[in-house]
Amino acid sequence: MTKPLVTILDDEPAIRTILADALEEAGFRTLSFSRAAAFEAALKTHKPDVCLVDLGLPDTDGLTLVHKLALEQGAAVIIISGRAQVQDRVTGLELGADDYIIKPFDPAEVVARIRVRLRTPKAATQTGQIARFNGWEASFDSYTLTDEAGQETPFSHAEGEVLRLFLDAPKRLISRAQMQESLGGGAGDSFDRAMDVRISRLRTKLREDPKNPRLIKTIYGAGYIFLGDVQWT
Amino acid sequence: MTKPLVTILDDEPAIRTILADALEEAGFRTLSFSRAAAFEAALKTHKPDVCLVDLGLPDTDGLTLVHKLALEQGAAVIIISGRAQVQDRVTGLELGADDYIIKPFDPAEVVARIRVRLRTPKAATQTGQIARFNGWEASFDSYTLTDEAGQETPFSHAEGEVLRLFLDAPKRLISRAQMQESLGGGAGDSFDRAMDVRISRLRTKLREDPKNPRLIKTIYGAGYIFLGDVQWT
DNA sequence: TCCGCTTGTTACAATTCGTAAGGTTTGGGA
DNA sequence: TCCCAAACCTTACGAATTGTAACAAGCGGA
Repeated sequence: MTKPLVTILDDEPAIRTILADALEEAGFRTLSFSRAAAFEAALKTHKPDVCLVDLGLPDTDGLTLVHKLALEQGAAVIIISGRAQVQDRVTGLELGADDYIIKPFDPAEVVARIRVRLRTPKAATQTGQIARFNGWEASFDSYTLTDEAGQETPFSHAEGEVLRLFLDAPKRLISRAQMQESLGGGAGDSFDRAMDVRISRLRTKLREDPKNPRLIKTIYGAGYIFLGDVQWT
Repeated sequence: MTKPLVTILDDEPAIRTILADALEEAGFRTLSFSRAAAFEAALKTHKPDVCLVDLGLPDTDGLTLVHKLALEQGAAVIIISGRAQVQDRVTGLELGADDYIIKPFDPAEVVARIRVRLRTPKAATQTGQIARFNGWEASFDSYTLTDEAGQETPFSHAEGEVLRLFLDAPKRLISRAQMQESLGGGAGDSFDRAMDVRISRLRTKLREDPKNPRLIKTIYGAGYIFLGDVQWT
């Protein structure tokens, strides 16, 4: 279904939580950061559709960051700031921001303004979403996996949901509970089995050795870890 | 390079003056109106780049006007309103406005926000009547598809509706619901089949391999994705 | 009126994906 | 070490979704 990806950059944990909850509720995928350094590192591997940026971060000048983002990324940039002076807003917008929201904000308005940005072609859900990892190439446009030899294997919507979850959080433990939530399945033992099957099918397409999986590793009693070196382009 | 044209629609003369002065100072051409009727009449002869619209006009429902403007797609629409409720803003943005500025406003910010809109021009898709994609050429003048060898295949109105929908949103998921809405079909299981058939016929004309479609891809449970690299001329 | 084209409808084939059932692995305890 | 229960994997099956061929209704032109 290709949900749009929105990044949140703010040093206040409470604000990150509020935004992330509201955005996921509204049907977006989110990635949260408290520091510009971590955010910029993540941009090397992810390609967001919209970036929410707080000015006044401790480890960088927000405006410089905004300017850089606007120039380099295809993403729309929305500033969320406590600085309410008109002059701040004008320079923020001039430096390349697509919108400027003042704290305190209402999450519903943030969602609405993000949707507006996604409507216009600039950030309209980035096409050509391709992730590369360990010789594989996964295209979420054509729903195909391509191996090093160029051989294509289509993957289904359900498999894609799982794959995307992994590709968005490589080398991190993903608990079954998290997975259930992201995949929108009702809780219960029966959906547990359904997830197993999804993962099993995905493993088959990735040609994993059942005895010795290299990419999707099971952590008994805890969840899964995806071990690929992921790069989104 | 001519100056961008901005229209101002507000029933308070003082506001019109302030805005017009600030905008012309900033290098825009402006047209001011106090009534929606006059504004809509002017649209027949002028093609503004940005429209500033006040809600709460005496002779029309502002939101309806905004919606109509947004659909006709030429210009960016910015609402300027005294109604400060979050809900007002959200519905305004949802109905198609590109920005929402609350009175009282600072003219400098209005100018900045207009400039942002001009930076990312809206797609002017409706002018092009010929689309090229992956060796094909689709003409909506003559309702024909032409392949690389120059061989023509006519397509019908119903097929054209589907094709246009795809060509306007390439590489994006189009849900069945969206499609039904755009194609004006009543909901219901029977129309669902009708849509399948339309798409099936279009696929035949595009010589898609049923086992492995390259252009119109089905996402089970979600909708369709058109994978061509589209260029309108 | 007849003919051909378009388009919706019906019926059935094909695909996807959750569910059930049985097998395998894991890790702790005897 | 062996045993066992819980956790996890895989296969097969069936309900839901989607594809397509065949038919019928509607329309316009000769």
